[in-house]
Amino acid sequence: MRSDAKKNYDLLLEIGREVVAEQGTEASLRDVARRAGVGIGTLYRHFPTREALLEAVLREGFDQVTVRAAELEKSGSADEALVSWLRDMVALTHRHRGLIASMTAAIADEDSALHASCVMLRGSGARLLARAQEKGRARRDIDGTDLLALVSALAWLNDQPSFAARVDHLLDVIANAVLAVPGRAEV
Amino acid sequence: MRSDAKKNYDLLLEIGREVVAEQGTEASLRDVARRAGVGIGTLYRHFPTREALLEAVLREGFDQVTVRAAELEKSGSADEALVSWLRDMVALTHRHRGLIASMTAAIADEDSALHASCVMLRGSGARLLARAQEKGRARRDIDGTDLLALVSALAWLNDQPSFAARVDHLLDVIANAVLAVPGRAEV
DNA sequence: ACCTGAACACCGTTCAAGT
DNA sequence: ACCTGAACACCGTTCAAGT
Repeated sequence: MRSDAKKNYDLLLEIGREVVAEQGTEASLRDVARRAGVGIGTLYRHFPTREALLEAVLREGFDQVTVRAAELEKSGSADEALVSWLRDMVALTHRHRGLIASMTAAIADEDSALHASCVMLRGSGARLLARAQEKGRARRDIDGTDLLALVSALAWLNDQPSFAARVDHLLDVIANAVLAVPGRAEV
Repeated sequence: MRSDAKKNYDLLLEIGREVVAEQGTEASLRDVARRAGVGIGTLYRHFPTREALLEAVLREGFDQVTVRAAELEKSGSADEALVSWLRDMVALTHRHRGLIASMTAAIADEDSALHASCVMLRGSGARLLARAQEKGRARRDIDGTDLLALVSALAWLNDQPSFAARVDHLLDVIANAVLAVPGRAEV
């Protein structure tokens, strides 16, 4: 990459971070280019799709959760680890309005620049769930996709001003549902 | 209302129904006017906001669920009634893509033409929940807003192609969580 | 009283022309 | 190799001018 191009790439990423933080994942791409003082075509050259820009903006956050999840897999308590992952996912998606909708769309679209990251995250959750199930700490009739659906639903609620305040409580309710197995006491 | 105006109103409502069914609640209003063969200003005259059009389109559906809920309040089993209401709400919102997002926004916006309907629906659910709680059939640490949040989350999952197939199952999981009270057997 | 559609201020996306 | 921005095809919304 030519050094002037590299400069534009870095600038667009920085401004992209800013604008997505303000306006969410449906932010105006024109606005990103405008604020970066760059032609709209330059933005499209470096980030051919909205998802490509989002992927670059969210790269670090995805990686952090993935690393955390790998640690959680080795932790002592399989059920606590699972609940921690739920909280991590809700916190991650809460950083940007609309992110959970973008991620949910990306799971169904193999061509999306966000697809691989979302599949990874689903895998992390699935492993934590499987471990909890093996240890008899989680109900066995749900799988990794169900778990992702539940955490996505909570993340979506977190995006809605009328429900955001309830999410902590509802996460407990849902965590209890996932962890409820016959013979286990109510938390 | 003049008879020519009445004609336009009815036509716009009919076409509105059609277009919202096809494109969801974020449908192009221009497209509605175009298909109705009417100036865009005429649409805005009869339906000053998108929500006003949606309210007219959804009026019947809202009323049906409200009537059903009133019947459910008198039914024998408080917990089964509550689960039936959850299913009714998910079915109602599933009829139009984006509807749950519109309704969730309307709950927070007193000026929305959808506000009153959404508050009514929340009230129906809250009464069914309260009854189940009084009979010791539902956990006591959630209220009507929590219940609406949970059913809205399920409705949102139903709007996502990657999760829609799981919603029946996840409704069971969540219903179990709501109905789970100490001393109650797993279903 | 009601209808019309141009006008305004935005989008996303592409691509010919420039450096 | 890269950048630019006009061009195209859309929006939502308002409002002066017409019937």
